Amino acid sequence: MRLLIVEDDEMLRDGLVVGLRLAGFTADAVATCADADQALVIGGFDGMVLDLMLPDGSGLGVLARLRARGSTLPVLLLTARDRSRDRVTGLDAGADDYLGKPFDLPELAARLRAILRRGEGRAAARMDWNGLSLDPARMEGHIAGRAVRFSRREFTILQALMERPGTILGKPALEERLYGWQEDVESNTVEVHIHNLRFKLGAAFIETVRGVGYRLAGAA
Amino acid sequence: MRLLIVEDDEMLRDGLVVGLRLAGFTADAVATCADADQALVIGGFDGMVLDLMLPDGSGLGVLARLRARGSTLPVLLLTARDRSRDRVTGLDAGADDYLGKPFDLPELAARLRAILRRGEGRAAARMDWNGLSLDPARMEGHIAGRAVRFSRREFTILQALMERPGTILGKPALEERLYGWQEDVESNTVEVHIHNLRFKLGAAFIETVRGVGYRLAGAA
DNA sequence: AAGGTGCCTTAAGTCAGCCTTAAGGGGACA
DNA sequence: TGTCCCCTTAAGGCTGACTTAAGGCACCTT
Repeated sequence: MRLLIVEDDEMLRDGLVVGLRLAGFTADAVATCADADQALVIGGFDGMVLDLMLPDGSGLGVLARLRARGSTLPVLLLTARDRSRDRVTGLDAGADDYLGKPFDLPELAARLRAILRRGEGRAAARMDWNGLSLDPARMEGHIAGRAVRFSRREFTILQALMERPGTILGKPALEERLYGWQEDVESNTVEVHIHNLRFKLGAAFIETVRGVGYRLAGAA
Repeated sequence: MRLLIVEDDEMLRDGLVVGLRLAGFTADAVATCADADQALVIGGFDGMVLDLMLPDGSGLGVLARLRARGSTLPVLLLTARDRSRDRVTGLDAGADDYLGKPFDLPELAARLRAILRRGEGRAAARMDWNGLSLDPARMEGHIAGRAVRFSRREFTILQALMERPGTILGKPALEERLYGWQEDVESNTVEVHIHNLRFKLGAAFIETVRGVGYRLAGAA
């Protein structure tokens, strides 16, 4: 699995290269949009990790040009923490996933494996649990033969839960996933979204672990 | 999540304790290197916030001694604003992150969550003893092919016992694990939780050492 | 440009379950 | 046999979660 890493911060770039190699990938790195474009034209990559803030422009440009050439190469965006707008824009521009900085290397590796699998067409991106089939690309799911649509926040929470069925995710962890790292939400947003998810999926689908967090029910 | 805060400035220390508790942590505080060393030997912490400038030496010494004992405890350094040299030294000495003073409390909390999560991934190990398999991520266990679920307090006590099978833990030690030290519980809470644990796991699983404490049975 | 629509957040009231407290009985060690 | 501990049980309190509703904001429509 050969990856192209596009990141201008030298320390972070080197860290990514080393870390992803340890995780079993082959990683090449460039620091600018221009170099990225050139590397992509030459090709041979199975996926790309793309920073948005680059010295000679936005990574979105690189992504747009790539897609304009008809490529379906799996792309994971690295976004600054407060720029949630960028994430939406990025997904619209054809990214397969995004991750806020700073991030956890194991999580990055896991997500990369996920989108790479998708690229291979080996396994659908679909996640299944307890009769719910989730389609990340369309941000919707099917349960009991009926299509269910989710809002962005709802979907983010549900996806986080479905990535590790049965494991407990605390409210802080879910908030971290919803917002970047340090936007403080002095409220019960997560509770409300959980409530709305239950309304759509059935009350028993998500289980509460009092004082700890939430998890998908049905784990033996 | 129980934190040790090492900070000599009283006002800042109290602020940290209160703020971090509001952020959902359990926080205990000391003011000197000597007290920090002692607290760390006793253990039971999930992370540490460590000031570098302390009345009886540098926090780096505390960190060095901690790592010398083989601990991988997540540590976040508080450094004076422009002492970037300290930061590098600190990271070399085995710190997981650093933050310059003055800092933003929400940011501190976010970074703590980050390094703590990293620590969890490291220690996501399942624990096994006498047929009980304990899964921290799910806060549940399996014994005799049957799933057993625990409340938060029950799980905390059981986990403490299973970290050192056969070792005797006194009631004060267990209470310390449940609450920080400083909060006082004038009661037999631990006894009640032990009782409930025995109900779930079988009476013989946890053994009473009269006048001393509890331990997992089956140890030589 | 104005209005509408949907989503997200905030806030307040209600509810449920865990945790604590307390009190009485039973077992171990001297 | 007496005295501590510890066990057991049950009741109340309190934290945390659920529910509902209203306001704000962005985006889309007209």
